[in-house]
Amino acid sequence: MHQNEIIAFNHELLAWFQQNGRDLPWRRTKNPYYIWVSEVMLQQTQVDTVKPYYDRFITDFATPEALADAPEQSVLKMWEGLGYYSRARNLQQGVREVVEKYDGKLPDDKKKLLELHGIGPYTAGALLSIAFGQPEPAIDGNVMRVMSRVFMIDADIAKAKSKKQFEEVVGKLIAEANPSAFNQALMDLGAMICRPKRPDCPNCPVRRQCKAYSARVQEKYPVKSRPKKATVRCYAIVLVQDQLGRYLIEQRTDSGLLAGFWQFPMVECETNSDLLPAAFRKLASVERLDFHYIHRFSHLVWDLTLYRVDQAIDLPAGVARKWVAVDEFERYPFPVPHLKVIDWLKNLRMNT
DNA sequence: AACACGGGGGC
DNA sequence: GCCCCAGTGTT
Repeated sequence: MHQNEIIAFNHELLAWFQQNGRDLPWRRTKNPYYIWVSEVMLQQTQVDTVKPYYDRFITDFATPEALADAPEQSVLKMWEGLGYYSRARNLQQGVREVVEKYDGKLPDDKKKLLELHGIGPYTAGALLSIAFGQPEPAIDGNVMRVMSRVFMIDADIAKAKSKKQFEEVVGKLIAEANPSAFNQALMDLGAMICRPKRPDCPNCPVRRQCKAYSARVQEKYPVKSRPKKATVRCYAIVLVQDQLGRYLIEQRTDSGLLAGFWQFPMVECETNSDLLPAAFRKLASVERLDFHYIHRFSHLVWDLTLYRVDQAIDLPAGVARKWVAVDEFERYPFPVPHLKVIDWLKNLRMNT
């Protein structure tokens, strides 16, 4: 792209953004900590999903010190349902580092930002441009899609090494005068116009600079290889009550999938089998309940069936467990599939 | 470089 | 159903 085209691209993009850019809660603040929170929540998560979480989060954890001092469980509870919970743990760890090392003030230095836990190339670029006005690219899937079309870049955006190409082109394009608006304009363009399917090219402010549009091949971009298929795991979810009517729940380990979350005990079953789980076979009373739920993670599928048993079955040792009343579930972070179980239980109670 | 890591929404 | 999404940490 020639210099005059670069200037035109910037001009058209920023003019469009001024007219059509979204009014988002985290665009109404200059507080780098709030912008940081929003950027972490927005990783792999869409704007409309994030909004209510963001509002609650900055209300309850209004300062870096407040988040640093909070129990991890309360942070996970706040993040409950948003997914990718390591983001929440990493954010809190990063914030604790900022409180320790930088007196609670986010550094405006790329190297220092990248040293913080939970801040990678994207978030560092977003913070440097949006919070600190520095001309740094912030390359995400959105920006890669836009640039793959504008420049007809054939690199597979699913591959890590492809990002370098996109950094280079954005680095040449980025508006030195207003990098914050530039990066956010690209994000809005990607979300509103340059969508994955059926991009709205006739309304695109930079269609005249877009190679794919000129060649009418915009739907061929971006090039992205398919991820491998998710594996399926079958579980029995165990409902067991004590004499006070409380339910047994357990805490997942502090690493791996849904680390630190609470759940009803889960026993893995044979896949594609109607056989009762082996752990249940010697019990006097086992009732299969009218609750079956398929939960899809990106890399894994849970096939869940709910059972009520009359006594605690043999469960693995070394796991934290508690008897908890239905009214007290809200104190604990649960993964969504187990929130569905809680909903089911509450409906059951209402109808009986 | 590949993999692990959640959940919701669009069509 | 399948694909998408404002990525980072670990190995």
